[in-house]
Amino acid sequence: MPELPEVETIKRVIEPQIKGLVIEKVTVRRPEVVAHPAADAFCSTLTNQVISHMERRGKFLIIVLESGDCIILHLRMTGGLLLTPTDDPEEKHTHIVFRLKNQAKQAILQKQDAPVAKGSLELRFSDMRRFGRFWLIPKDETDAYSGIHKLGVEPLTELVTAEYLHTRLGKRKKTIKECLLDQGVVAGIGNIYSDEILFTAGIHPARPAASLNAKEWETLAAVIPERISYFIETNKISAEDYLQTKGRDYRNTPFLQVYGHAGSPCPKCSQTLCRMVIGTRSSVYCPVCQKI
DNA sequence: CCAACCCCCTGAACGC
DNA sequence: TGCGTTCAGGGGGTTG
Repeated sequence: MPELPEVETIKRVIEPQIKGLVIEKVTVRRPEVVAHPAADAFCSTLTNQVISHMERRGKFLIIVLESGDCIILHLRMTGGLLLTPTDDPEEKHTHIVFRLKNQAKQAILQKQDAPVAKGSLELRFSDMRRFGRFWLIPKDETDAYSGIHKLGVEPLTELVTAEYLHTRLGKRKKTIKECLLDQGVVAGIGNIYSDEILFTAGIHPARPAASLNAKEWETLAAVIPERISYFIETNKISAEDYLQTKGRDYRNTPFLQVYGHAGSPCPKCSQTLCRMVIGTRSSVYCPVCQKI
């Protein structure tokens, strides 16, 4: 399901709620979801560790522990994270459950003689298609497993420049659309946002990357961060709404201009939007605004 | 290096 | 109604 804007949204919803919490217990129902190390080592190493903060790199999420150990996860197509009260019924296809407790808060409440803190929380990973993966990388150990080390530049940094794009892609015979999906060049762009970016840039998705001119590389370098941050903004959701919709419905598809709109009028020129398959991926574009 | 296939898995939508 | 096919926003691998 998620591309960079969705992963960032999940991070922004979950991170403030789990900071400082203690992992009381980890349950892995589908061992294959833990890519490294073995599931039992994954569980035992994480037990009693304190969550420091979260990070995002491309479409990866990283839960950093106070020990320096890192939980890395990739949601792939249908993975989702939900922070819920332990008593809430579980989502279907829940494969990993982290039971969390707020040690500090409970200690303070006890000192103040306040009512006992309510039941513990769980961070649950559900994934219908089971493509999502977890890695646990101990502090000081090199992560040669998850693939994060192969990622290209982050789209929201000044590293996305016309010069960078031209250097990395200027000689590729592949289509520009396939190049945008290459996580080793710019990290985090998936099928939806590559279509949206190319529409905004006015570049046909099937153009060979090598055919783009200097002005078009400039346009792309500007449009990539602009579109990505725009969609992060439109995906904004409160923690309450996120939980209520089970972490599923936060994506603001109404803001998409071309993806999913083949056959509808182009928002710029009203010409009918076309669909074509590029590198096995469905692609939507405007035949007038995006000339081949 | 590349293209062209294969795999992973479930469920929704569609055609007959 | 049922059954088969195709497709879905993510990756990785092998072969020639």
